Order: sequence, then structure tokens, then C-alpha cells
Amino acid sequence: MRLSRYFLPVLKETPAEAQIVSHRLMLRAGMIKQSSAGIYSWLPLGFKVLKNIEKIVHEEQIRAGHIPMLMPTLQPADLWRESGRYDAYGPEMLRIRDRQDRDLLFGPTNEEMITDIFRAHVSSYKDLPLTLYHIQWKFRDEIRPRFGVMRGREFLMKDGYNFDLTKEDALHAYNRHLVSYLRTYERMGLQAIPMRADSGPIGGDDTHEFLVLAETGESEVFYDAQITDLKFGEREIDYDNVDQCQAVLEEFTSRYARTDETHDTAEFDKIPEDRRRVARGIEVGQIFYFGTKYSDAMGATVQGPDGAKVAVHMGSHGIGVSRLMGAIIEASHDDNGIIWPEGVTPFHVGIVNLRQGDAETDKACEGLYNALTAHGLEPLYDDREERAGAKFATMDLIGLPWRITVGPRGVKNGVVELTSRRTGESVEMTPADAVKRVAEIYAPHHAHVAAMVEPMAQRSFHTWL
RNA sequence: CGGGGCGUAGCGCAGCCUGGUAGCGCAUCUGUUUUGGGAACAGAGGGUCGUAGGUUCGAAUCCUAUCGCCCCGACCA
Repeated sequence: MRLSRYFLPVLKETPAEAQIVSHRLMLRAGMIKQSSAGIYSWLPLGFKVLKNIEKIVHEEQIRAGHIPMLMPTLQPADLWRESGRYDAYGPEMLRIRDRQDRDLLFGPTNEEMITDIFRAHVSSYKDLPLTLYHIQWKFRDEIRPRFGVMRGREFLMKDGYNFDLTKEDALHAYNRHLVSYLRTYERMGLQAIPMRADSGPIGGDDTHEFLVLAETGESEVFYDAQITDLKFGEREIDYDNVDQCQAVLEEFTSRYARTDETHDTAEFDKIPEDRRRVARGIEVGQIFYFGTKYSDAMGATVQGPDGAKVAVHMGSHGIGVSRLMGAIIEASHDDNGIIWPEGVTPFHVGIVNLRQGDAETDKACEGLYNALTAHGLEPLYDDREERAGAKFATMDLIGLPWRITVGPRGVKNGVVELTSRRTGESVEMTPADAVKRVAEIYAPHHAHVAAMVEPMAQRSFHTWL
């Protein structure tokens, strides 16, 4: 993308309404615009990151064997009357009435709706296990929205629901989700720690919240310092293997890590003093096992091998997709702006032309742009008629992890400069080497591209009838 | 919902107390000179002062109502 043709309304000054750093930076980097309290438009740059986060969530869900679908934002109130939550949920639920005077609600979550779908179409244990999920906009009418997209009223969330014949099977689904979530967050450059949590209005016995440590976090958290040394990393796992998933769960939850809701001072004090940590965290996901709470209330049963009808065991699992963008920025920024992890960056690399209009630098930039694009990468080329300082400031603000600087001096000597946003380190090299280096950096994330065949991608698809 | 604050040009703000031609910085547009970390100069455009009502010869300014937004608290992915 050429910046001169893009829509990137960056702000030099910080809008008055933003208090925390992620909110300020998202506004300044032209990623979002507030529409009303807790409701935002996603401008092109923000939209791109949102889609990247969403893509990672999808890929990891599918890898774990979960099945994507899409349910509506508006739900009939009757479903919620069945579960008893229409009255229980309180004013946080946005209630709507249509022209026929039917009660609707803007869904804050989808347990009822998915259970309704399940009971309509599944009646045999042979169709289990089943885990369905979707990524859809939710609405919770928060009393006081704040912190930008971290605590909005409208938010994008992945919510998934598992249906299993037995409690044991459902607990495996729980473990499987925990493992897939660890992978998901690590791909976004985040360390999210599973912590024992409170089940809230969803209900249930087992639940863990995933928290990203950050000073601006809403929850106070208590944990054993050893837990931050744990990495899921590149290990292979068979999501169908009960023992493997169980082992990962034990590895990641055996050390003390709790939110203030479930904090147990006596247990905490058993940790050696130098390993006790009290910090703040941003909740970016939660997994629940709640047994037959909804299947009982709504009659979601299957026939077992013995012919008897049994209520299915369920769990639900959420990832705050839009909130993650705020969490990532909270965890990865400096005084100059955002520092995107490679996994979610809106553009892979920025190209800064220091002397726009100079034939040689223009040509070098075009060459870089084309070569990077040919590698399947998306560069952002700052081709505006701006001075160097303004271009650097914009690049730093929007946080692209890599920048190639092209100036007349370097071009004369056949070199450009590759700079890491994170470390600030710059290395001079030939344009060809710079392209090669950037391609290498992203290669692990693009290994699939070379092998992929996309039929008719570049042309219209004809049918002959 | 309790407490506090703010609505004046795209953004950040002054002006309000003490009523009398609506201002500043940034951004935008034109031109010239600049050109490796948010350039300089000259010129230009842009505002129903959140909205409604009232007081007054006259309201951004005073009064009343209302809408919106932000902060602290209780609540939440």
C-alpha cells in the first residue's frame, strides 16, 4: 500500500477522551474513531489488525478441531426466558422491541442460541463430541465503558461451545481449549496466563481466565513467578489425545495463579516469598465447563448407546478479539508509539523514502515495494511529500515492526537501512538483502503460501450452463 | 447509578467570573525556500460557541431544561 493512497488519519496531539496508552495510541494512529460511548468505528489500519487477530483465532480453533459458524447478533428473548437468563442478566443486556412488539436482545453471548441449534439437529451420541464456535459482535451495555476497545459496549468476541456425552469428555474439551488458547495468544506475541477464576453469570464449576500482565489491567492478580517462564512454544500436540492435553493443563495451572475473585491468601503464602507476585492483568479470554446447566434447562439431550436420553455436558469458551488489540498495545509500545508483534502487524514492513521526487530514491523504493510484494508480503510505502522526521514519526506511531529507510546518500552507495522498531537497531545492506531479510523474518508465518494453490484467484470464474 | 468535570474550526485549547466585532496552536489549501527524526516564511479557507427555552437593547458569557462525552466508585470479556 502506498501511504499517499491510504486512509490513515494520524493525530499529532492526543485526544482528550483517552486516558490509557492503548486507547491514546489507537486514536493517534488512526485505527479507531469513537461513535458513541463504548462503540467504535474501525478505520482501515485498525480493521486490518482486527482481521489479523481474528484470523489467528480462526486458524487455531480449526487446528483444535472446532467448527466455525455464524449466529446472529439479535436474538429472540424467548430463548433466554427458557434458560431463565432473560431476567437474570440485568440491565447489561440491551433489550430491543421490533415493530411486531416482539422482544429481542442484542446478544451478549450465545449459550441459549447454540443450545437451540444443537437440540434441533443433534439427537445421537454418535454425533458427539462437537465443538462449534463463531466470531461475532456482542453487546453488553456496560454502566461505564472505558479504556477504548478494552472495555467497549460493542465488542468482537470468539465464543465456542462444546457438547459432550460425559463429563470426562467435556473436561477434555476444556483442556483442549486451554491448549489452543495458549497457542493463540503466543502467536499474537502475548503471554496470557491461565488463572483460576470466578464463573460469573455463565455459571459452572471449572473456569480459567487468561490474563495478560499489564499495569493498566483491570484485575488484580496473584501468581507464582515461575509461571511466567512457561512457554507453549513450537511443540506439537495432538488435540485428540486426552493425556497430552491434560498434561499441558497441569503444566500451566499447577502453579498458583489467581485473580482477586478467587485469591486465597493461605495458599499464596505457601509460595516462597521471592516468587510471590502481585500485579495487574487484562482478561483476554475465559473457558468454562458448566455441565448440564443449559442442556437441562433447554432440553438438549442425546440418546446414549443404551438408548436412554441424557443431557449433554457443555462448556463455553471466549476470546475477546477486539479487546486483544488493546491488550497487545498495552503490552507492546514505547514513548513513540505502538510496536506490533509480527503476528498481527497491519503491514509487514514500512518503506520510508527520504527524498520523495528524487528519481533514484523513488526508483529504489519502487523496486523494494515490488520485490517485497512478490514475496507475498505487504509493505506500507510512505511516498508522501513529507520530511524525514514526519515520516519516521508516523512509522514509529503506527508501529510496523520493520522499516526500510531509503535515502539519496545510501542509494548512491547501493545500500538501504533496515531498522527494527522494537530495538531501534539499524543495519545497512543492499536492497536485495533487505528484501531477503524481511522475507526470512516472516517466512515461518508464510510457509503455507508457497504450497497453496488458489484456483482462479486472478480471473473471473465461469460456469457453462 | 452516586460523586466530579467538560461540550467554542478536523485535533488540542483560551475567551465565560465582570454580557458588547469569536481567538490561539496544530492540521488543511496556495506559493517560495527547504529536505536523515513531526521545517521556515508569506498568504488563504474553515466555527448554528452541543441543543432548546428564558433574561437583556445585546448572550459563547447570566438563568432553566435537555442531550452527549470524560474521570473516580460500585459492575464486567
